[in-house]
Amino acid sequence: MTVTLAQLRALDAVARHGSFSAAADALRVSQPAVSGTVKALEVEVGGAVVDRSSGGRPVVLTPLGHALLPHARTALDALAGLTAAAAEHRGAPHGVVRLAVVTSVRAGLVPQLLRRVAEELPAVTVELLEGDDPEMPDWLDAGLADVAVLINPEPRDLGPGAVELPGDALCAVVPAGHALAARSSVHLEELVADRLLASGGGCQVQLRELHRTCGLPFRPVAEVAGLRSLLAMVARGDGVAVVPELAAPLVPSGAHLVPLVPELRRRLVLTGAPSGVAGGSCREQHPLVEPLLALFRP
Amino acid sequence: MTVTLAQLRALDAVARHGSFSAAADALRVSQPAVSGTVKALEVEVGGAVVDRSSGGRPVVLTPLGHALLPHARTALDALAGLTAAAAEHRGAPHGVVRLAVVTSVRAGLVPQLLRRVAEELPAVTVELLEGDDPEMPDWLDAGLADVAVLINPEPRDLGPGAVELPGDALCAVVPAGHALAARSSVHLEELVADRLLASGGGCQVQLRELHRTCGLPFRPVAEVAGLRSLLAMVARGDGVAVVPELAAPLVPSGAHLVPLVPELRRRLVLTGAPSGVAGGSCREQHPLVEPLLALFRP
DNA sequence: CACCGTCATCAGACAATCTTATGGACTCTC
DNA sequence: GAGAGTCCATAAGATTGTCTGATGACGGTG
Repeated sequence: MTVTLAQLRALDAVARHGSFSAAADALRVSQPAVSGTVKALEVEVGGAVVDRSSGGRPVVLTPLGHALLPHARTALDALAGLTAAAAEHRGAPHGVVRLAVVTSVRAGLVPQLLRRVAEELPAVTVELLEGDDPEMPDWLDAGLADVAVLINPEPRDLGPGAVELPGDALCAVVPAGHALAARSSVHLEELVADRLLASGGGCQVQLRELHRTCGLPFRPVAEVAGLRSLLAMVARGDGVAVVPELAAPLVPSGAHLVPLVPELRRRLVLTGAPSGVAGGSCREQHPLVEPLLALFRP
Repeated sequence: MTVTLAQLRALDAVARHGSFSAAADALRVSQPAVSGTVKALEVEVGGAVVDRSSGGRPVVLTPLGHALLPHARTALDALAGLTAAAAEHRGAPHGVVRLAVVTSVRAGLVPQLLRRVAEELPAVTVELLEGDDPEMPDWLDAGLADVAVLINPEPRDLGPGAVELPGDALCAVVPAGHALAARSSVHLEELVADRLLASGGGCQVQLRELHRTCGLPFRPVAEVAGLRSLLAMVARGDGVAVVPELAAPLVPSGAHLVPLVPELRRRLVLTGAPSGVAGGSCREQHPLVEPLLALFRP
């Protein structure tokens, strides 16, 4: 009958994620729904919009799809602008806020956070910054980010009204065929017998600490920078590793996540920049920080 | 849940037409549908968008509504752009074509024409020009319009592939309380006994001709320029008149349309500019004219 | 004072869409 | 080269949402 918003969103999502399944996941609907919606759009415009015969994974848009995409995005942007204008008009918080997180939080927690923000603060746009844990407080201090999710933070790094988020635990990650893959839990001791790959990120210090308390030597065969690379190596059978529970969405098929004992939990705290004098200047807190924190306050 | 295209269209239509009923009519849905849709939008944005307590007829947008309207229009325009791009991509006709018509045709015929064009040629935008019948051929010749609906046209004014549209008949129009108002038909003879107001437009010549063939004197008490003014005068009780059947949508409450005998039909012909040398230059026919004519060819 | 036009509300019916479950096609791995 | 896994398409069922038609309340008008 006519082009619908759902069709526009589907087109955008498929173009953005390169697959129907991923698009469905992003849109929080089932894959057949995306299939049907895209098909409806193609009937509507009288031609194929995505090329399914791409062989390789990333589905690619047809020339027609590429011609249509900018229009679709314009419409969707206008819609977002409308809701933002509405929120602004009724005095609701609005604007852009920069959120700094580490990779694992980005993968396992941020999607839920963003969904919540989109629902409750529709006029707020969150800009994501991904970095390493140690530099988060510096980003806040320097004003490079407005809020951050800190891991096991020092009290002096917390801003006013900081919110404790549900913490996560460290997990073992082993190749799919590994003897430990089917286990419901793995003791650290069983892990050190294998080729242990150490992450270069923030959880290495915790892992080292865990070894010490267990009286085990911390002897990784390699140190890998980047959670994704680490997981890829495990999936390839290069060894085993310990990663945060939140990294679950990043684990490729070929690797399995197994709870680790003794359990070591990480505290996750959502906070703005610490108040007070910073570098000689007393900055104002970003106006969106408090509404954002309030959203996740228990 | 989220803002809908229907809501955007409703907002635009209400803003454009100044009433829920008119908007419903323009959108081809029932009035309660518009009511509900606008209400849904107001729930969505968290505030009223139209001011119902305006007392006077034209419903007015609230400040919130005015803030939202441009976004809504942007989204709708983008959508139109998308369908146009799609049509263009598959080689369908697209672009802008200027259509010249007289007031009555504009009111009684053009809406259907536009609806048909929007359905069949979604990438074609029709620009409307309203004028008097005698000047139509000149507009075509001068290139001020690309197509026109001519009334009882001379053969030399017709372009290639001109299409005969269903003609319309002249009708009497009388005040609501008039003795003839309830009649199923009125003879011209009964009309001349009353205060006859003559339109200044194209149908005056036909009316004069009709009088001659009936052997009746043509003695209007006034000559009114503009179909709308003429109808308003009749509604006010200033007299009776003869207008084309197509003017029906323009008849205000307070006046009634009654078929006239003897019936005098007008031929309506949709045509582009006559081909051949015009003013020394041999113009190309506008590329959209033929697709447009083809749409209405029997 | 009565009438007309406008918008809101209501109950019922229809239509559209989503979800779960399943099949076919392809690629990557062993 | 065979198997496994992934991806997209299809089918049937259920749910949700929206539209229509009728009716009521309000204000303006002759």
